[in-house]
Amino acid sequence: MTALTIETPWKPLEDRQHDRDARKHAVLRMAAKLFSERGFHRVTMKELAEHLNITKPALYNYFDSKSAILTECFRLGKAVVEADLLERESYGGSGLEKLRHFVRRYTCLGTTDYGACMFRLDDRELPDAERREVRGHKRTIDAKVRALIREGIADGSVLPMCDVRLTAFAILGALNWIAQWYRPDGEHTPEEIGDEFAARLVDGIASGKLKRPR
Amino acid sequence: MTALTIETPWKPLEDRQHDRDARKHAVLRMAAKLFSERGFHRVTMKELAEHLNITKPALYNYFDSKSAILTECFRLGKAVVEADLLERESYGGSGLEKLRHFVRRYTCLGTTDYGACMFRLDDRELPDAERREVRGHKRTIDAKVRALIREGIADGSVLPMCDVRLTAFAILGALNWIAQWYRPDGEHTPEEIGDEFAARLVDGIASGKLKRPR
Amino acid sequence: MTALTIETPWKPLEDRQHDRDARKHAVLRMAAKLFSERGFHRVTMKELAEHLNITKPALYNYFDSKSAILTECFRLGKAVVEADLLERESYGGSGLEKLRHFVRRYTCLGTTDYGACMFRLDDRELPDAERREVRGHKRTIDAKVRALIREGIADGSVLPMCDVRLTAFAILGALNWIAQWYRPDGEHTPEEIGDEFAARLVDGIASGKLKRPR
Amino acid sequence: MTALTIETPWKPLEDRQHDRDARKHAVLRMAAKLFSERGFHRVTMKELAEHLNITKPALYNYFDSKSAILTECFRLGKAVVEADLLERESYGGSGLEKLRHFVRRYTCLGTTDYGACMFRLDDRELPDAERREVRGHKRTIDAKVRALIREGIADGSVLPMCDVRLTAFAILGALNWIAQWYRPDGEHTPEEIGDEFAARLVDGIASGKLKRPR
DNA sequence: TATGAATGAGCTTTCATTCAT
DNA sequence: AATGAATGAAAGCTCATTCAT
Repeated sequence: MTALTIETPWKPLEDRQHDRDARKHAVLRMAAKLFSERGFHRVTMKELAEHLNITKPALYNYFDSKSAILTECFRLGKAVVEADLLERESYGGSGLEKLRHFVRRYTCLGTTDYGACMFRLDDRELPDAERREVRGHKRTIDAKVRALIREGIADGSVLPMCDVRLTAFAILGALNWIAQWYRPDGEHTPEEIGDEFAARLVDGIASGKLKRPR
Repeated sequence: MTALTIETPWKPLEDRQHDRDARKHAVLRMAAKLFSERGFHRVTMKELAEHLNITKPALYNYFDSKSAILTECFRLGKAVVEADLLERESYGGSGLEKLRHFVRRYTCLGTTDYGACMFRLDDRELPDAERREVRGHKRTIDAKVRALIREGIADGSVLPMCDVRLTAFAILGALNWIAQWYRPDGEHTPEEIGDEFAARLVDGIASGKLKRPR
Repeated sequence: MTALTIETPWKPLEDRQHDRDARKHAVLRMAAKLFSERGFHRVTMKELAEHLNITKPALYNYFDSKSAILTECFRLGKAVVEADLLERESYGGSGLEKLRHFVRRYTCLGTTDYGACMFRLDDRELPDAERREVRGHKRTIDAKVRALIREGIADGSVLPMCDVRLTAFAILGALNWIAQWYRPDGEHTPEEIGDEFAARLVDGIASGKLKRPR
Repeated sequence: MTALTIETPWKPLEDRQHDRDARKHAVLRMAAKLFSERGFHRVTMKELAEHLNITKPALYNYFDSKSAILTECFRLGKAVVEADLLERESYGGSGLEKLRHFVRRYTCLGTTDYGACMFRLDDRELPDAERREVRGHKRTIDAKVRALIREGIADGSVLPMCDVRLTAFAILGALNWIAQWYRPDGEHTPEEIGDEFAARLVDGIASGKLKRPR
């Protein structure tokens, strides 16, 4: 800092972009937390703003509407799921093993803010366009789980007599419910919950023909 | 009904009472349906009234407030659960069998209007007093399921290594989720769903030491 | 009551008229009490009806509207005042003595249900026609008090320098206020209050030229 | 203000605060006027807003509720009374003189918007917490007047035979009534009224042992 | 970019009154 | 004469969103 340097109030463009993104994510993190704790429609924009130490209209610099925030939260959760599914795909393994992996990972997701927000999100809160997006994703997840079960039946790792659709619902119901009761200060870590849920929900449909891990 | 009977314009008192009750229940049935389809806070009193072909304030002849309607719906669902739990208690059987019965019955409940309303009800919608009532009931159900699991472990019908609390959450999550996806015109009857869910959620924790039915 | 007498369900016409009047008065008494205790607009027709062990619409057999009940209460209070004023007129006495009498009697009126209702009545509650009636009466009272003061000044019983209008307001203000604080179980009887008020409000303007009673 | 001064578009912070306060007081002034003219419960938020050329919800930027507005009006009137009482306390003088002063000042208060609003305010309009505050203040005034009378009796300036409680009621009744009849365009100034009321209400209980002013 | 202020649309609830019986 | 039911009109209040600055 010499006499020659003059401080300019305008930061370089990329810095500003970075700041903006950082603030956007701060909003999203807080929103995800509040939405999943108190329910989307019970969280007012004022409340959200106050938790962030800004004012209500400032939020509209970053997002077009309240539901846009929710949709964005949802997209972040969704990205994690998709990355996971994709990653596992490349690993190989039987249908049963993939299913077990899915349950473990999905469980952990339900214990994060974005995950909980996604799981607890009632898509009826959203305007048409955004609702379609969310529904589409939910159907994808559904389809994925069913596909894994079918794969397991096909490769003999899963009991053939179980109803694919209902089994998928049972698994997803148990998983989605996690966000309702999980507390970070509870007696189990997310990983422990994942293991137990994998055991409860997946091992019960194992054919037993393939060796079980652990 | 002969020529001698004279029609009186005054309905007997019990008929009037009956009418009133009938109307009250019509309100409750419609409310349960709408609440579970569209979510409590998105259903306005105007909308509910219009579905019943009456005007908004007419609803207040039968109920004190919107949340009182929700609470009453909840109580009707709750009454069914409690009757069931009580009844089964008297039958005897191993913990596992009782649990299986519970899953089957609870599944059917989730496919009724009142049941769906109860399962999907977010108690944060309710004022304090009513919220306490609802929470109390939910805890009772939780406790009941855990008790059945423990009973099964004690009598040897349930695998001893499963975590009671997490297992109960898995079962209740799958059950509560039913109201989210069940459609009366779907491909399974409530009973079929009940059987499949009992198999998926309960048989997986059977010790195998006791004979399984079916 | 012999075998020959047959009870008819229709009472003689005058009896029915009497019954009707009795019921009307029961309504008025209760209304006056409630209106002055809790304020006209805070008393609902339902509440009034319940205090009388009848139903809301039954009230409309006796009165056209809520404000008609209030107006009628007012008329009953007014009748007492007018009878009093008239009666005293015929007795004679100085202006001061008449004024003293007025204060004593008006005080007692403020401790009755109809009186309190009249004193506390806010004529802005009433529809136009009825409001005019009430205002007219209030102006009459005002005028009467002023006339008595003037009479007293004329006959030398009242100090000549006091402002007629303001003195009348002071007296009526103190009197009307009674209904706000008087409780039947309080430490003074209406008569004691009347005497004290007569002393405080009237004796202060006595010229002293005429003998004071007591 | 020279050629060099450049107008800044940003008002200093204190100006903004000032604006807000000014608007708040505009609301209060208008509310006090309307409330005392037409009665609290007959003035709707819509009406108040329209008189101020804003919309209904805009009022909620400044006040939490309708009753909060009334309470605030009351507090402003109350502040004047308390300042007065305190001030006079320090002047000294006999009980009678203090009482005379109180009557004069309180009379003037009744002729202002806030004062009239305070005097005419029926505390039964208010929710519990606020009602308690208002009642507390009213009791304070009562107690003050009684204390002054007692002081006067003690120092010999007031006739000993007058009933303290009833005398206080008479004085306060006359004073509170002022707001019901006073019109700014009437024939007396507030000061004239104050003098007359002091004469009518206070001089009548003077013992005459101490020299009277005027 | 951020804010104070404002708004439109909508909510639940209340209540005097009417009507069919 | 009396009732249960219904209703129109309006109230207070909330909140996402916009706008001028």
